[in-house]
Amino acid sequence: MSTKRYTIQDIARQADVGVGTVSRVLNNDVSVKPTTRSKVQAVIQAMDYQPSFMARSLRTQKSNTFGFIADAVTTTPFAVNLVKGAQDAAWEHGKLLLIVDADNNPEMRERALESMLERDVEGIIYAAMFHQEVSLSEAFGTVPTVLVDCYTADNRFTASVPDEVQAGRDATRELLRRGHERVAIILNASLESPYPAAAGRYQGYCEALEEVNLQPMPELVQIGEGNAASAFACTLTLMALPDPPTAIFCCTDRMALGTYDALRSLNLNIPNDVSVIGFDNQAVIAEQLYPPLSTMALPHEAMGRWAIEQLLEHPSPPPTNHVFPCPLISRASIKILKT
Amino acid sequence: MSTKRYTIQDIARQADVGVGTVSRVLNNDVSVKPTTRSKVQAVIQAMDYQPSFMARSLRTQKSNTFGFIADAVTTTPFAVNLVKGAQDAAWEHGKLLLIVDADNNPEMRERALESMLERDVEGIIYAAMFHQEVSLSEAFGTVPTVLVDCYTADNRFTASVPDEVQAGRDATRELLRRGHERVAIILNASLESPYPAAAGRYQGYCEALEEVNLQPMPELVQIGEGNAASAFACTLTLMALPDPPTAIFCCTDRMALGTYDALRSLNLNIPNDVSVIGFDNQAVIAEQLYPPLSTMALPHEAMGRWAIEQLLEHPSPPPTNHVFPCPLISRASIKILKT
DNA sequence: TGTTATTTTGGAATCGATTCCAAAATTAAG
DNA sequence: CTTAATTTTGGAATCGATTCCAAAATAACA
Repeated sequence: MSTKRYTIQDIARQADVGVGTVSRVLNNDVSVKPTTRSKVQAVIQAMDYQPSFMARSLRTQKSNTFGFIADAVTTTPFAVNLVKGAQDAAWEHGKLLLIVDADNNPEMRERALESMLERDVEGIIYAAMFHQEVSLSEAFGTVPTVLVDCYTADNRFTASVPDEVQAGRDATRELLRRGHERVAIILNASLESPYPAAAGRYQGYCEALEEVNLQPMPELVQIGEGNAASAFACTLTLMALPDPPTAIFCCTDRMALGTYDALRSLNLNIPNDVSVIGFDNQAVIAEQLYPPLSTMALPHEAMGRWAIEQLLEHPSPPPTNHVFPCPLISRASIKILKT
Repeated sequence: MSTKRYTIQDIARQADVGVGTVSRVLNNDVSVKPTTRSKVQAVIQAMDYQPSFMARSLRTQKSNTFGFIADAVTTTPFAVNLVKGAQDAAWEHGKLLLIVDADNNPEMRERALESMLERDVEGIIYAAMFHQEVSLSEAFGTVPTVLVDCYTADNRFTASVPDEVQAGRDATRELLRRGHERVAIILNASLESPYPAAAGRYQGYCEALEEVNLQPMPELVQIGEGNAASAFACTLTLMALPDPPTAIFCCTDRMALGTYDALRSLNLNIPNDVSVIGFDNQAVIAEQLYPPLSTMALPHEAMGRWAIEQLLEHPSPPPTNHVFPCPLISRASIKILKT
């Protein structure tokens, strides 16, 4: 049904001016007389003319498009906010995003980059779906690139990552300032794992304890695997301690789910018998659990936005690592012993 | 650092042939002599030449790009598979996706469409994040459009939606064939709600019961609100019945979470005392709950793929509504009374 | 009013590919 | 060894915008 689209020539002819003038009107060039401007605009309106993006891009060498390469969104749906932040920021500046999920496949990743370069994207965002080190081919150096939720060993790109230490510290502080003294932590991976989350959060945990002159007790730190089942087991052993914790910091919301189950199986009430704090602010869990789970939120949306904004300030600044704070989302899973 | 990109002219000069010949090599035209072909290809290789997508699109009037307009992905993260299906299918055909989430804002939706038309997308996918009726402006008629997980009242587009009735039927059948006879259903909305899911699933439920000569018992059908809290309450009233159900069909996994909580609070074991089946196959819940939740999966990925495939078969066929079956994902929340 | 300075305009050249047509090269036929 | 038929090639025209430059129109000034 689509009636053939008009070109700038059609408009020029109809308005009885030159193509140059139409172009100037389109681009709000000041050097066009008000009367002709409105004449041209009238014609543009009347004919419902829309300039061809392709032609414009070819001539100006600007695609008004960014590439967004993501790895494995699917496995971590709560990270969609990453995409959302980037998309919204881009949209506000009249840019669109070419998005491809490379599914953690290095080859696909390279081909995605190629397709995007072919299309003259003005920049690339490479986003991991959880905080990790990544290694990117040389090809990524040929266009402004910013990393989200990840970094490379050589630090050649500007990157943004969540502040795991601060998050661990704040989560623990929250428990401490509510009057809890025996606070346990269930890590989502071993401290030697290649993922920075576990080690960072643990460090924050220790720092917060030290602030109030407490030592991290070995029996209170458990190593889980990020899933509910592992946390279930960890919680059981924690509560079997001679002097069990009154509060548990679970390093993922999924683990908090397991902890909830374990506590209930022991007929313990949350938060009256044991307080719990999670990590990720994964709506499906944190909001739906009973009682609703207090948790640390990952700054996904903020990092996505920031990445686009970096790209927009084109003249690539020296590669820096930006660290984003994780806010505490307070719900009902923490008992207030003192204020 | 990006060294200037070569043009087809550069290649032609270097290979000592005309631009036409280079173009023919690029497009695998048969009419080029093997010896010149390899000569040209060598130069292309050596200079790492990549044709400009913009120039090519302008000339051929083909953008190799589809638009994907989504509404409110954010609120329903498990629907990302919709995007994933579309993206993968597009990728396999050398196409890329321009994705924008219009956030349920009709104005933004229109502007997104405009931006996409400007860029000469070859088709548009409009995806709702849960099954619903939508209304789209006339502008959508100007380019091949296919709807995913939604439909318009006037049925002017080809659309794909999940088969709610089949899903409701299969979920209930599963419970029945395991030997359960008093099976309750907790709907995710009232039957009069504008969302087809509740009514469809309920109809399937009734059909399955009728197949084995059972009547739907009014006291066994509860109206929830899709969230855990409402299902918690519903479950309590179900179990307080003189003759409580031995199986509960929860129309969302989030509600199943509430049902789990309620049953545990009554010291009832799943699945030994009560069996539960969910809906959505939302990994965070279904896989992490204990015991893992049997549930109906929404065919998100399949619908996304299908949409792209429809678009690829360009000559738009008459608008049809395609209904996608929802598979049963069997886990451990159903007790087998008989086989 | 005649000059000069300034504002506004038209249109050719350009971006980098594809495509078409006529010319050149090659092959086949006589 | 011609001539005709066929294959291969070069390059101009084209897609639809922007941009630059010179020309035309207008304004300013004496």
